[in-house]
Amino acid sequence: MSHIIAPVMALKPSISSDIIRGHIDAIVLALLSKEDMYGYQICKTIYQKSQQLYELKEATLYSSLRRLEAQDLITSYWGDEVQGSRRKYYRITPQGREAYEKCKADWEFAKKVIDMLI
Amino acid sequence: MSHIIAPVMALKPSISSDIIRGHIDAIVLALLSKEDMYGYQICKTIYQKSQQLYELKEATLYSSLRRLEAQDLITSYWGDEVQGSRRKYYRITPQGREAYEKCKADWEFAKKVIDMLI
DNA sequence: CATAATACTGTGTCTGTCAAGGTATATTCA
DNA sequence: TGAATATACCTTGACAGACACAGTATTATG
Repeated sequence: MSHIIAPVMALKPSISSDIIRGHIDAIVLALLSKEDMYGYQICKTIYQKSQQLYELKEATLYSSLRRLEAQDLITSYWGDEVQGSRRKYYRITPQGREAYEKCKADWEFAKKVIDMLI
Repeated sequence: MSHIIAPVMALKPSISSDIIRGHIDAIVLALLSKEDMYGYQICKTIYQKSQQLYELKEATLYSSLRRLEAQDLITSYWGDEVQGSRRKYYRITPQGREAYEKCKADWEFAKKVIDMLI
């Protein structure tokens, strides 16, 4: 993870760990607010929904899920797969929905302020 | 520094360390691209320009300045104050200007992607 | 003359991201 | 058949940025 500002050579914009930081939980809550999902599925869905522009790393997702569950913003349960790998599903809680609304408001706010300054 | 999602009670949006992270250098470069400035002035200017919505902490600013100088994106020189506290001025370099353009592009890119996902 | 504002700096802590590694099952295809 | 790939989960440890806290020195204010 390099925090050094990329050299000018690299013209293609990118999403650094530092820029995405603080948005992972909101992104996960956003998906779970639509339907229950399992971890691997969350990663793949984010990749698709971002039009292949952003790939959430598995380690990052699982640490986010652990954090959200500890805060009671999501709960989890094992799926009943008869074949294939077992799947652990996550469901958003009512508090999770409220936190998600707060995250969205914070994002709109941050966008406004950063746009003022950049 | 709490990374816990704020309780719903706190309705007022806020800019967390994690959301601002990765934008500090860009904000500093933005100011210096207009004119040379000294540290304390940078802090105060950001506070004003953000309409009192964001206050850059001094420790954060100085670590950013050290980082930017180490990357040759800015240079510094002592002002010639005959009275008052000494002031250390910072000036953006040509590489700094290019890096700033990259930062802006990255920000526009990140905004787009996060909006897709949140 | 105490307090606040200006102006700079250093040290140490905290936290989220993620690289790297691991396990196990299912599918593909040469 | 068996090697490779995709699916699906998990852990550990390192790293770097933000910033709380502490400290120094000067000037203005009431």
